Amino acid sequence: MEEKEIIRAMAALANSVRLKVFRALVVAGQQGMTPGAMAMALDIPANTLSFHLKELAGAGLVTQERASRNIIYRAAFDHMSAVLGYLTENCCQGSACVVTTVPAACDC
Amino acid sequence: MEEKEIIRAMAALANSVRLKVFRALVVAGQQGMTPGAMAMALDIPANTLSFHLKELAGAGLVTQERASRNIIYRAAFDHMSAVLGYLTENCCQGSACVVTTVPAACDC
DNA sequence: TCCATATTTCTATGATACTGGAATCATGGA
DNA sequence: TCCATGATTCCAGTATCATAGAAATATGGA
Repeated sequence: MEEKEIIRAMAALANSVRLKVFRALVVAGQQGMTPGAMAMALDIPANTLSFHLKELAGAGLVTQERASRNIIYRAAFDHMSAVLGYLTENCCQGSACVVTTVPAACDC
Repeated sequence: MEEKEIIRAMAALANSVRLKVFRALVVAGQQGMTPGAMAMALDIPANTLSFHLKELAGAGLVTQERASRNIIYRAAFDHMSAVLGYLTENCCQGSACVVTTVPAACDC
């Protein structure tokens, strides 16, 4: 995993709209959500939401799949997990840490 | 943990200099590093580094302690852990996830 | 007290990002 | 084909952030 990728992911989550959207998708899980549903639930203008979804997708934090007239967005748990792992890599000069494992991968 | 705090932490890590600094502090562990050592190791002008350290400290990601003429910076593992946990809270509509635990707290 | 070193603050400039109105594109049904 | 709905792109104004030179502040030793 490269630094640029990590920065992209962090920057993506460093915004109120995107953080809310991402968390909503995390909660939604495998089922995902459409932009329409998100715009409704979070009270965000459609174009603004679209801008942020593009940002999240570019960062690899969400995936999209067309389903007829709708597009379903889902949180990309595996990518998220890889990003978080990067932050504590080689922790404490390689000594055994209390918690060394990487978190939050989800297969639901 | 509030949204503002998370955003602050994410924004702090969404920068090349700060990400490098934070990772260096993660590797350094309990021992920490001084700005001088970081400036040297990462080849960053002292004032620029100071600006970014302030940002990281404001985000709660690093702590500082004066030791004579130097100031020792350390990664704030507990805060980091809390931030990461927020991202996957209430994951997948509360169903049991493959990995539900929160990561990367370190007691070294 | 005076000096050297470590670190931070001040400041200006340039770059990048957020927002939402209007227009556009895509899909499926009548 | 035509229309309605879902979603994205275009655009412009505004705000926020990154960088580094120069100056200022702390600390400890001579």
